[in-house]
Amino acid sequence: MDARTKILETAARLFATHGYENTSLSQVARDAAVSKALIFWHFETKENLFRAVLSRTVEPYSLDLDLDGLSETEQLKKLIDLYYEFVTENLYSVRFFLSLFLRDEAPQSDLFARILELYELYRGQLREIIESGQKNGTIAPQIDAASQAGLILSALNGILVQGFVFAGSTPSAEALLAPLKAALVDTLKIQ
Amino acid sequence: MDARTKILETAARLFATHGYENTSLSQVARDAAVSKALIFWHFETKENLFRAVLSRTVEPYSLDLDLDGLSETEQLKKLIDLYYEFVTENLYSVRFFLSLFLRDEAPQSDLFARILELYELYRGQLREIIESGQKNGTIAPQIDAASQAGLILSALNGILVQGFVFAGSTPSAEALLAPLKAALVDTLKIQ
DNA sequence: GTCTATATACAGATAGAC
DNA sequence: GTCTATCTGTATATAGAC
Repeated sequence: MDARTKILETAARLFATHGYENTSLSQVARDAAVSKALIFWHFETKENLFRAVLSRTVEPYSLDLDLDGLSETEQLKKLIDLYYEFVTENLYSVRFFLSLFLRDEAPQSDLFARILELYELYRGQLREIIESGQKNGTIAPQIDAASQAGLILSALNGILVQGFVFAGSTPSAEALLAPLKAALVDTLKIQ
Repeated sequence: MDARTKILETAARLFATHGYENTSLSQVARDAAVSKALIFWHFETKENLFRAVLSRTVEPYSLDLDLDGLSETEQLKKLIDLYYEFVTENLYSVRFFLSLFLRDEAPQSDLFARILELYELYRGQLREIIESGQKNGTIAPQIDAASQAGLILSALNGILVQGFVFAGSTPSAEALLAPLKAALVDTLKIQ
């Protein structure tokens, strides 16, 4: 692996673990086994390095769906599973981004706009599926699709955050997925 | 106000806004209009100051319930409202504590143990109410009380976190409370 | 209790050899 | 591209006057 990549990977790990301000370039240099000067040669400033790291981190973020042949409630459940998988597969970075948002350290940039956009896209999908089910009579019409989509997503986020914070003590995140589907998806069905 | 208190309040605000590492004692001294040396005279180290700040912050955290004369589902809804009120009233510190947990910056201390304890206490309450309702036949017996309590709490946390991150864009936190109660409490009732 | 002045360490960043 | 040596600022912390 070339030095530039080594720096990026090391910085990604340290930023995600300790945050931006709490990670020194001396530490990145030490862990990556290069000189500090080399970091500046490649990235010019610490902030540029940070942006490069974020860029690489977000790059694989995507949402591609294959919901063919499923009923609306099955589609919703599939989306819930996909979201859960996505977060667990990107645990460190999701956790990191969340902490950036919480501390208002998220720079206003295309990257963060893209993350929010992806999130909105996901919520929009949930909503459309519910509305589609209401049109063809498989989902109760009195439900407010936007609220229900927001609620499902909030519950999912809450489960994941709870997993971040209380690793072990509370019911595990995975164990709450089934009750989530039962309470927030199955109850939508028209019997 | 005496200088010590002034330092504590200033530090509390800065720590909560910028985090521990990102807040310098020079800045605390400047904002509190005292010398840096005075901070050290009162608190000896930066970390001690931090602990003192956390201590003062958590001190008013408590949970006192008055659920007399309410049905089980009404009790659950009341608890949801109380939790929501508690978090919104302590928005900055809750947000701060969450970011500490996310970054593994939470020192293992009585304070953090107390926060987790309070949280467990709340979840235990939800669970007991559900079990009580199952015993007297007002809540469906096939529900797993522990899971349902965890799910309600997760959904609540998710709603609040969503409020932290997306102030404005998504459905407001408050708007999701009613759907939450409808989906996770009212559906428990035996018709 | 509160201050000014200072010690010491380490941060981000640059200069210049190779 | 990569290094060593160094600059400059600022961090935590201390010494000692008042």
